[in-house]
Parts: sequence; structure tokens; C-alpha cells
Amino acid sequence: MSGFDEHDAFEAAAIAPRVGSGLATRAMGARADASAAPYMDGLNPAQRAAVEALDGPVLMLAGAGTGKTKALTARIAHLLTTGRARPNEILAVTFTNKAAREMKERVSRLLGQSVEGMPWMGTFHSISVKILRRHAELVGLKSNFTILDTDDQLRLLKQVIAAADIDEKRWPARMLAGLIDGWKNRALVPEKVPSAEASAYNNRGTELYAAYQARLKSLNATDFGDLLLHVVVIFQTHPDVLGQYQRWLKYILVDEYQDTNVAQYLWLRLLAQAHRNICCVGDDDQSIYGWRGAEVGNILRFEKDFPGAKVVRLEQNYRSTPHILAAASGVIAANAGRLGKTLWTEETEGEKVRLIGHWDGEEEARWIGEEVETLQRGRRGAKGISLDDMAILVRASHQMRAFEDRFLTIGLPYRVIGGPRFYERLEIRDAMAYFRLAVSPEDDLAFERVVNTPKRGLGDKAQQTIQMAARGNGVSLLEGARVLLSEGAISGKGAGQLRAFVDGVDRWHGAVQAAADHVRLAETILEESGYTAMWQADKTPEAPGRLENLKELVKALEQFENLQGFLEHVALIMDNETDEAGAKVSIMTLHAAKGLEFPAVFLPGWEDGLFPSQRSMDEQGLKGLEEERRLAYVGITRAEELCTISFASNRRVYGQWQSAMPSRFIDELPEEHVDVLTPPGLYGGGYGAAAPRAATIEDRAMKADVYNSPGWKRLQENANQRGMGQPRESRAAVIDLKAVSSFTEGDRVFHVKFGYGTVEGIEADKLDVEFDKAGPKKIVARFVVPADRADDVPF
DNA sequence: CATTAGAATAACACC
DNA sequence: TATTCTAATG
Repeated sequence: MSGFDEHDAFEAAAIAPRVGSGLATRAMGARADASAAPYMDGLNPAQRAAVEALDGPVLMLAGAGTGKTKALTARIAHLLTTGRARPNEILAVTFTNKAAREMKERVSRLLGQSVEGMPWMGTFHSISVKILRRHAELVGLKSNFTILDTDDQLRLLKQVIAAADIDEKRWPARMLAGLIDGWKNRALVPEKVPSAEASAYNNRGTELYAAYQARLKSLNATDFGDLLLHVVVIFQTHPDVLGQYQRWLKYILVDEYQDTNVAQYLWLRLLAQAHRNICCVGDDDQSIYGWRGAEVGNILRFEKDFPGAKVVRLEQNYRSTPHILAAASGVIAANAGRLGKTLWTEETEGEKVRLIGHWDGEEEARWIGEEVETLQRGRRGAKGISLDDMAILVRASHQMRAFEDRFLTIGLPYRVIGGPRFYERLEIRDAMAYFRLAVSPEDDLAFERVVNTPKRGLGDKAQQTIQMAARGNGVSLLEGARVLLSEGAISGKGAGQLRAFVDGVDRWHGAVQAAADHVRLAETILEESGYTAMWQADKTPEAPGRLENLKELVKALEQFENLQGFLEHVALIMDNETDEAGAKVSIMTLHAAKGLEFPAVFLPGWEDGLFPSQRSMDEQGLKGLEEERRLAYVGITRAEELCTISFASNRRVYGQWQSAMPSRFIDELPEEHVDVLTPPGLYGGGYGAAAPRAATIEDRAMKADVYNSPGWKRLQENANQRGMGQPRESRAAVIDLKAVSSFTEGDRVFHVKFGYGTVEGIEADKLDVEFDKAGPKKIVARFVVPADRADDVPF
């Protein structure tokens, strides 16, 4: 019942009058003057132009904070109100479920009615699933195919690799997964992979890709990349099917167009090529998904793809203060090959972007924690900021830990967005595997995951036997197991338990087919399988939490009609919004922050190697660096009123201490828009958790003569002396330089972090020190002092 | 088969 | 450091 039949009816009924572009029009009972419609209120001229250019290709270049969603939703309202399209004739694609949800809500609000009838508003993936279920047989699948997540994908690949007799050690499955994802992102089926790339993965990349695809098909499964790929293949090979969709989906809107990859581009172009009513919204400066196959080229090339396209630029920013905008512009200006936009604002007030250095990551977290509390309370009589209005945006998710630790100890409420997700947790995935088996007993991957969880005495050997039996008979693992049991071919111990397991699955499957109450069924499954009992018996500290999660899972089921519906939801909706009450600071990655805004934003970890990430630069060179820079731009432009950038000179990495230089992006911040808060340490004095609150940053900031402070100069000098890309030691929190006298072997020394130690060797400016507590370390000489001067260390 | 200690290794961002 | 993998032991 996916709306296709109604659709035909609608198609016949919807005879929208053609109208001149840009003019207010009268249409089928719509309001007489659309330009006076409430959804047009408060649109600036550029936005209005974007809303009114309904027919033909439109490219909306929308800078950060320029009201793009407003324009987009108004455009949808306009399409509906003018009678150009019915709700189910508009295809509106976003990248995240959150964005789709928000758009739905806003359109509903604009029109004063629900838009439940907009079935084609969603992510590329969710819309693709809808299409693919309808035409699965065209690519050799059944319409109830399962969608594998990354984990399943990897396990399947390992099997394929093993079957090809390749040493997975030398040729990791991850590498192959990356290759295959890359090909799928470019809509390349195995036969189409360019021969130049066939040498990948020990010359067997394409061969294994083909084997993997065959395996997926036999499992009646797809991975994420397939969802799009299959649809593109169907469109390309079945013009009749494509034609249907072209007729049905009269208007196309695409959000975040700069993030589309080749497959998505083809997907869109195929759908749009007939009527060319496509409106793409994007910002080349916010293209941050190159690693996922996004092609900035798509947006740069739009006018060539759609000749005669109308290009609208949204440049008036409604979000940030001038200083914040200027700082962001200064950074992004270093990128080449931009379409170019100049953001401006009518706003004149506002604080400069704040910059502060710290000795190490812990101190950075401590400082930000205090600063959050200060802001919450309200600085100098200013009004306080709610925790909900503050965010900490990090480059990589592992950076979040330091903040979580700190916030937990000071009891500061926080929420992590996009961290280790609920549905990726071990116990949830196990439970889901049970549900999957209940829904489709032939789901071999699910079978493998839980046959021996909890332990049923079915180890590698027993499982191999089952595999053999299944493969030999060309049946699923469950059937294979059944055969073995009936033959009595399985050894004594596990046999009874396997029998119980197989019977259990049969029973649960029966219940699913009988459409039994699925919430109850889920509980029953977890009980009968012994899964709950397993965690109850587990005495590790995390067991109670896991049981709690299982309860939550069952509760989440209530919102769905059945298990199938739930499973699909989980496969596609990986963002879990836990809307707990109470104000909280948000912690998230820069990527996750795209599209969001906060009055106060903290951007920690601006160190070379971390941000920009060394890996990005190593693998992608200048291209990678530019993408990192766009990420910096995204970060800064999330801030409405206050943006605080910070870096730490030392950080633990894999338990090893490492020092780093402030990010090169810091040098790119235009100095007249930055307040340098004195790097701690440069003026000595106890700075840290125990420091009196009166001595916090605010007061210091007043004195800091911005870029003329000795600290800043030294930062610059150090920066200039060193080559780029080298591992560099800190140029920020420099300890008393005079303390760096010449050391000799055997000297006793002191280091703030490691304590006392003995010099074992000397190498240029580095010392090999055997620390009493921390063990052997290589240390830059500047960071240690003679042991008898330990008291002089200002930290 | 399960358990466990010790070693290896890891970490960038997501639908 | 923290998790995961391997090999050796029970």
C-alpha cells in the first residue's frame, strides 16, 4: 500500500495550470495572491526569488545561516498552494532523518496542516528503500530484503575473503569494504569498475566485489550503498519504471546538494531529466563529506548539467555576529576553487571570537567546564545562557571523552549527540538479531550472530558443521541445523540446546506470522532464548546497564505496528534522539553539528594533526586540507553569539603523551576579530581547577594585548621556524625557557606530567628519560626541569 | 569448549 | 589507555 495506486488517480486529477514564472498566480482554489501568503512573510528578496522560481532548474547557493530551510519550506508551501503539485508529487530529499523531520514540521506549520501525505520527503536512503521494495525483483531481490549495517557487511566480507583463500591479515576486510563503498558511491557495478582500479586489493578487488554482491543476493540482502545503486541500475535499465517516477514526482528539491555523491547525482538526474523541475540547495563551503564520496563537483557543475538554470545566492546571514562571520570568512578564504559568496549581516554588536591555549587536554576540558558554568550563570551581570544553547564541537568522537569525564565529575548535565549509538550497542544488536530471525528465519547473518549467544555449547566446530550442511543442501543455516538434528549428526552436548534454539525460532516466526502482539513477543523471545538471563547472570558492572537498554528497546517497539516495521526503522534511522528533560550542554562532532546553531559554541582541539587531521592531509593532500578547512568554517558558523576556540599543547594519544602545535587554521583567523585569552602558563601562576574564580579568563582577557602578547609572538616565531606537517612540539604553553639548560646523562629531572626521572640519553633537543613512575619516555628538553627546581615549574 | 592472560592494535567524520 | 584478538590453559 505504498501509495502507488492512489498516485495514478492523483496523476489524472492533478491538472495544474501553467503559469508565468515569478508571478503571483491563481490556481485551483488556492488563495488569490500567493505572494501575500503567510509563508512569504519575512522573506528577503533573494529568498523570495528562490521560492517563486518554481519551474525549471534552480540552484540555491545558501551560505551558513542564511535561512535556507526557511526558503526551502516556503517553496514547498508555494508549490502546494499554487496547485502546481500535490503533496505526493513532490520529492524532497535530505541527507539526515533529522533534516527530513524538521522540514516536515516546518511545512506543516507553514500550511497549518499536517503533511503526512508527503510520502516522498526523506533521505536518499529511505526513499530508495521505498522504491526498491517495489521493484526488488528487477535486481534479483525479494521485496522483503534485509538491510545490512556496517557490522554485518564486514562479517560478510570476511567470509567472502576467506572463501577466496586470501589472508585477511595482509588484506584487511576493511580495506575491501572501503573500496566497495567507493565504487558503490560512484554507482559502479562490478563489471563497470574501471580496469585501472582492478589492481586494487591484490588484483582481486573486482572479483571479490562481484562475489560479495552475489552473496548479498543469495541472502536477499543489501548494504547501504546498494540501496542507491540498485535504484540507479533499475532506472537505467528499465525506462518504463523510470518514466513512471518521472511523471509522478513532478517537482524535486534537494537539500545539502554539495554532499551528493555520483550515485545520488545520477539518481537525481535520471528523475529530473524529463521535466527539469529540480531545485538544489547547497553551499560548496560546507562540503565536508568527501570521504563518503561526496563530489563538490556536483554543485560546481550544476549550471552545465541543467542549462538555463536559475542561480540564487542567499548571502544575508541571520545567525551570527559580525566578528564570528568575519572569522569564518577569513578561514574559508584560504580555500581555492570556491563558487564564492560573501556573507553579510545587519547585526553590528557582538563579541570577538575567543582563542585560548591550554597545557593539556584535561585542562582544556576543565576550563571549558568552568566556562560553561560561568556562561550559564551569566557573565558580569549579563543574562545567563541555557545549557541547551551551548555546544562543544569536536573533530573526532574520541575527543568527547575528556569532556564527558570532566562534566560527570563536576555534575554538569550534558548530552552526546551521535556518539556510540544506541542501536550499535552489543546487546541491542544481539536482540535485534533475534528479532530478525523471528521475522525471517533464513537470515543467516542473524543466525550466526546469536546461535551461540548465550553460550549453547556451539563453538566454531559445530557452527562449521552447520555451515557445511546448509551449503551442501543449498538452504539457510537454520534449515541446515534442522537437517543435522534430524540426522542426529550433531554431537551430544550442543544437540539439545540447538534443538531448543531451532524450535524457538520456529515458534517465534509462527508468532510473527500470526501477527501476535509484537511487544509481548519481543519480551518472550528475549526470555526464552535465555538472552535476558545471560545478562542477569553477568556480574560485570555494565550488565545492569545492558538490561536497562534491552528494556528500552522493548519499549521503543511500542511505537511500531510490528517487528518488520521496527527493523526497517532501525536500519535507516541511526540517529537516536534521546529527548530527556532538563537543559544540557551538547557534545558532538563537527560533522554532526552541520545544520545546527547555538548561541555559544566551543571548538576545542584545534591542533595540527588533530584538526586539521593528519590522516586527511596524508591521504588527500591539499584536497583533504581544504575539506578540513571547510569543517572549521562549519564549526565557527554554528555560533550565534559566542565562539570559543581552544587548543592544548599536550594530549594523550593511545595512552602516550604527545605534544602538538596549534592548528594552522588559528593563524588564518583574522586577528582583528579575535580575542586572545592569555595562554595559561605564560604568566605562570596556578591555573586550573583550584584557581580562584576571580582569576579566570575574563579578567585576563582584558589585559591581553591580542596578538602583541609575548605569548602570541612566541607562538608565531615557533611556527615559522618549523616546517609544515612535521610533528612539532608545543609552541604555546612554554615552560620557563631558562630552565632548559644542558642536561647530561644521569641527571635527575622533573616533568609536570610524569614526575621525577633520570636522563638516560640525549638526542638533539630530546631526552630519553626513565621516569620513576611513568617509565621510559622521549621528552622534548624544554618540558623538563632539573629535579631540584621542580618547585619552579609554574603548573 | 570456555576461559583467560597477554599481545596487538587502534581512532575521523555517517546513511 | 581500552578494546579486541590469539594462543595457551583448564
